[in-house]
Amino acid sequence: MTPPRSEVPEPAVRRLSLYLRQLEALKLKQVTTISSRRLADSLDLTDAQVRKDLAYFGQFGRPGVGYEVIPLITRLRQILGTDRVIRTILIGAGNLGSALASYHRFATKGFEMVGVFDSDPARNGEQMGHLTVQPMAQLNRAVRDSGARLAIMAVPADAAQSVADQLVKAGVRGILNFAPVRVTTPDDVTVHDIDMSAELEQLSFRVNMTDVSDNTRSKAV
Amino acid sequence: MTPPRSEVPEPAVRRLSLYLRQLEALKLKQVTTISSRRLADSLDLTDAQVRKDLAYFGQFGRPGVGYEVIPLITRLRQILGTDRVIRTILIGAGNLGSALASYHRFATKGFEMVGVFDSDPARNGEQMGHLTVQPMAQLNRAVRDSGARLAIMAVPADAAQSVADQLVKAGVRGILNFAPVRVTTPDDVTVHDIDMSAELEQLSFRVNMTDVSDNTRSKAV
DNA sequence: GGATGTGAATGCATTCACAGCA
DNA sequence: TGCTGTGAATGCATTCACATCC
Repeated sequence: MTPPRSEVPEPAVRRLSLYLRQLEALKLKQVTTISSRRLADSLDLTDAQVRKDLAYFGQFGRPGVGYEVIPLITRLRQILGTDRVIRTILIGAGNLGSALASYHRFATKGFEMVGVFDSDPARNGEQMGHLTVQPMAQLNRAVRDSGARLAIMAVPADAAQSVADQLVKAGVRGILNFAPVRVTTPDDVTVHDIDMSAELEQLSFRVNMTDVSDNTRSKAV
Repeated sequence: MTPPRSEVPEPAVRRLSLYLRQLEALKLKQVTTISSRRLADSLDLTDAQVRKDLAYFGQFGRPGVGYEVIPLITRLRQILGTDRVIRTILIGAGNLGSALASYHRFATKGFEMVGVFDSDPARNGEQMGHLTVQPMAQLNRAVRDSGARLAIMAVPADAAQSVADQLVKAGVRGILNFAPVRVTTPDDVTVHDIDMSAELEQLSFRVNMTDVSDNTRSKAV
């Protein structure tokens, strides 16, 4: 199932998550049906874009009516693969790691945290949510036993590649990487990077831009 | 200064942060000069892309030689606006918020955290790093006094719009939003979203895709 | 010889605009 | 009439390829 008709643009897939988020909000508000126009407006997109994105995956709108909220949610979850529980492990029990371990939203989105690991022996045994921090040596067995397919890496930059290698060896299929380095993996292991500092830099750039075009800022070196 | 010649593609600006990160690593390794080719290879990009991205902002390479690491770092920081300290406040002192408050890398990138705020009175007064959690009522004055131009929002989805409104009123120019909702702001206030669950969903999608094309997975509904 | 900077060509993603259906 | 689904047109970003310079 979930046969993307031809090739799906990557930005379209990214927007699927947005649609799903919005639809879940609509469901809570008891809205049963939504048009591409109104869905688009609420997300600052165009109606054509919404329709095209969804159409990559099939036809689930009704002309003259729109999209039914609940069936569309179901379908989007199927497409994203979150209609089943996705077991996920976390590497790195530092500040960020422990925040992520208790980020409840992951669970509501279909991700179940099944293990936390840290190379620092001082942290082994520590309790994090309902989980106990384990040493890296346990990684292989834990991944196999739990069937975890995704991992979140919240480790220092200089540890990231080595951790990624271990994750690959353990059989993980996707890595959400918070470390500010690119890691190399085989083609069948997907990595997504979240670089929080880089995001702040982008903001800084934009803020400067608007300042400059406003002529608000004098021309310093 | 920093006059982007004509219009700069947004993806190019995003890559600037990557280049800067890589160049800083090269500087530590005492590398003085780098070609677009080698910089590109280390980031999985093409040499032409690196050259074009940089060329949007001027000509700082030397034909036959490449780019000088240190001057290019300086220039990129100017472009991104992080050559000066950027004062930043944090809203939300929950799990994620406190992890961000102690995320040391922000400081090394030029961002100085100058205040932490939370609407929950129970958290006011709590110590977070070198800062004390303040009530939202202090926001206006704190932003004005500190000159903070950026804010990081680590608040629940249902609080996000209201917090954003307060930030705008206080004079913040850019918001890094971790809450899983779109917030509306005036045109001169930039918002960047980080939706961690959405990133996991993307991973999930990709992992399913590779599984499917491998015919590893049977066709369940 | 080795590398940059950049117009021209290509390749994608978005938007348009409309046929067709409820 | 209202709205979807989708080819065709447009608009951007990436890549090519080469003149230019160290």
